[in-house]
Order: sequence, then structure tokens, then C-alpha cells
Amino acid sequence: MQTYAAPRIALSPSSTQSSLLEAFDAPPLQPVSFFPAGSEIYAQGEKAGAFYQVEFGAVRVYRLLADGRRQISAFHLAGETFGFEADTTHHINATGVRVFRFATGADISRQLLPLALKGLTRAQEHLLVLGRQNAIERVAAFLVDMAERQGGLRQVELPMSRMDIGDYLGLTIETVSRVFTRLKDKGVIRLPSLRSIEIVKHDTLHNMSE
Amino acid sequence: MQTYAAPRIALSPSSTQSSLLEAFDAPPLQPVSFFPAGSEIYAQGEKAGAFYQVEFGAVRVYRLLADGRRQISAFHLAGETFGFEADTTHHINATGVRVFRFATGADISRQLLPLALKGLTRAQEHLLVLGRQNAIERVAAFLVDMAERQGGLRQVELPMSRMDIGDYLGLTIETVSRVFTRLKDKGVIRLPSLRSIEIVKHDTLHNMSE
DNA sequence: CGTTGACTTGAAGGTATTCAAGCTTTGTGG
DNA sequence: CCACAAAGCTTGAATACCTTCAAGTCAACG
Repeated sequence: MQTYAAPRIALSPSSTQSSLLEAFDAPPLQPVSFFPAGSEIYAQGEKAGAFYQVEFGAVRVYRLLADGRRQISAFHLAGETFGFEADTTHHINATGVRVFRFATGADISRQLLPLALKGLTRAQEHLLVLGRQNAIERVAAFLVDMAERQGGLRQVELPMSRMDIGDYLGLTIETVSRVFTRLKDKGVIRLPSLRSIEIVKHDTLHNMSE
Repeated sequence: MQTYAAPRIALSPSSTQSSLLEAFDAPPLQPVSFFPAGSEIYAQGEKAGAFYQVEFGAVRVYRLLADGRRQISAFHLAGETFGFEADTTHHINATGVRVFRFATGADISRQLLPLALKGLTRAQEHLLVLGRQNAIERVAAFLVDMAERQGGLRQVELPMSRMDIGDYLGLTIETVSRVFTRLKDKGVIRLPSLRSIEIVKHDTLHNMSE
């Protein structure tokens, strides 16, 4: 199985972080362990019953077909919290994740349910993108989502490669690259560097993602 | 918004039903109400905190784009149980659903969590299909899934239209139809009627879905 | 400064969509 | 029960979009 070692890019905490954490009603947490870049979290023996906070970079949750085709079902960005997803056919690949455990096993489900529901809602929106939107719409939706999760600023950091983006959007890296170029030529975005984009025409981008 | 009134097709209870229900450890349930064909469940004022059992036919969970494009994120078949998914941008369309409510609001999350996790796992598998598999593979995966959920028999009933299948698999109805024809011509399946298929070469179908 | 990996760009090809027509099934009224 | 209408499904031809294959550029790193 291929392992992707993503570069460590420090991100500012996203806006969704605090609200998600607040939703937990201050559970008793203990930091337990830290996973360096490229870690296969569950491959290292971790099971459900823990949940995680991303310290920097990003976490990819993905599935593979027998021939190696990969679909990333979710990214978790720096500052965000996620949990469960325990499943042997299911992989999580991290760059800098700190693990918290629940002090008691009693009300784990009360803690995990909002995360599960959030994940389910996102997955349903993602299905709409993959099933019914074309390449430009997919990339636009991705950028809008990334921007929102980073506080809605003009400047958006992409803590993942073009290949990751392609595997998230169900596109090839070439198509992702071409769409970036098209958006740049239209003046919708700027590309100061490979891993950062600047959203110039926010409304246009938003309309593109429908 | 378009409403699809699916025909009422009685299905034998699927194999996954009992295991899901058993997982609930016999919660105190009360049947509350019944939704006829074409009901928009949440459009009728139902909120989360209840869960549902499909009596016959099927339930579609879907999202719409502004221009009407639709993506069905899940089918729930006769005998199966589902819950939550409360969300205004999110629609559920039913043909014959009985609603159960939890007697107490206390341990709702303990009851809902396994359902949420099941839904999340299925959504992730669905994302892999939509993002990385071609038309034949998608239809094959769909048929294999339907067969398994109906007890693994050769004969599979499809309690939904070609349009529903297309909107579930991210394909047009024409493509769905063409793939059915191709599978029939290859001798992999038979089509005794529009809404029922017979799986002749089970292994071939399974390999196609990867 | 050269090498490596990641990304971009171009051209050709393939797969699914679109548009259109014909067919089949289902439902309805005579 | 039959005839017709309407809806759903199938089939065909042309088109569009994305992929594949290939070459070239850029950036990071030793």
C-alpha cells in the first residue's frame, strides 16, 4: 500500500474548530499520543473510542480499490476534531495528529454522535459534488469549502498535493491543474504559490459551486 | 421541487434488518405515524430524535442542486432502519415508512450512533464508487449491494426507477439502461421484468464491482 | 548546480452525455 | 376488457468532457 508523506505545513486554526470543540461540552480529555507525517493511524493499532485533533497539516481519510485507485472521502484540517471511522478497509493518513481519549467509556456515544452526524452531512454534500458536478464545479466547491474552513479569508492554504485534491474530487491531477489554470486566467483566483491560492472573485467562485 | 411517487412494491425483509435492529438492544419503541408514497418526511415537520423503519418499497435520501440536478445519497429498503439526517437542505422521500420514537430522550445518542456510523461507512463506499469507478463498475456495485441487502438471493427486486438508480450512481438513465443491456447480453444478469433482475454470474458481477 | 519529484501543458482518444426517436409498460376511461 | 394516453425505458448518433499519454517546466534539496 502506498503511503503519502505530505509536507508539514502549519495552518492557522480554522473557524470550525472552536464550534466543534464547544459542542462537546468540555469533556474530560487527555492528550495521549502523537502521529508524525505519513502515519497510518489505524494501521498502528488504534481503534475507535478515541478521537483526534489535527495539530498541523491535514489528515486524509480514504479508501482504495484493488487496483490502487484511491478515493479520499474527507480531509481534516489543522485545528479540526474527528473521531471513530474505525474500519479495517478504511485508512487514515496523517501529518501531525494529537490523540485524545475519553476519560470514561460511558458517554462515548454522546461525544461521538455530533462528529458522526457532521461527517455524514459532509459526505452527502461530497456525494452530490462527485455524482452531479463537472470538473470546474468540483474544484470551485472544494476551494469554497477550504476557504470557509479557514475562516473565510481571501488567502487559502492547501495542505495537500494536486494528487490528493484529484483523489478527493474524483479527477486526475491533470484536470485539477487545468481547472486551476482556467480559474486563474478568468481572474477568479490567483496562485501565489503551489500550495496557496487567493480568491479574487469570491461570488463567481461561489456561484460556480452552485 | 419535483416529487417522485414510486410504486409500492412489497419486499421481503432483508438480511441486514434484523442485525441492525438487534444492535439496538431492544429499546422502548412506539410506532407513531405512517408516511404514504411520495412523502417528504422532514417537509412534513418531522425532526431528528425519531428513527424510522421502512415497511415496504424504499426510501431515498437525496440532495438537489439549484438547477434541479439530484444526487441520491442512500436508499433504505423494506425492513431496514434509519434515523437522524435532519437537515433542511436535505430531503427524504418515502413510500411506506413507519416512524418509531424513543421513549426517553436520554440515550438517544447511544441508539443513533450505530446508525450514523453505518451510514457514514456506506457513504464512504459510495464516494469510492462515484469518484473512481466507471459506469459498469457502478452498476455492478449497486446490484451486488442490492442483492446482499435482500439476502443474497439470485433474484433481486429493484424498488426504484431507472432515474433513481441513475441519480444514485451519478449516471444518466440512458447509461444505466445501456449497462443493464450490456450485462444482459454478456449473460451476467437476466431481466425478467423492469423492476426485477436475476443474477446469473454472481462471481463475474462481483469482480466487476472490484 | 544537478537531480528528483511535483506540477503544467498539449494532443489524441475514450467514455458518458445529450438529443432524438421508437418501444414497452402502466394506468385510465369508455 | 379493450383502447388510448402517459410515463418509463431502450436504442442510436453526434457531441462534449475528461482521461491518457507524453513532453516540458518549475521548485526543493542535497
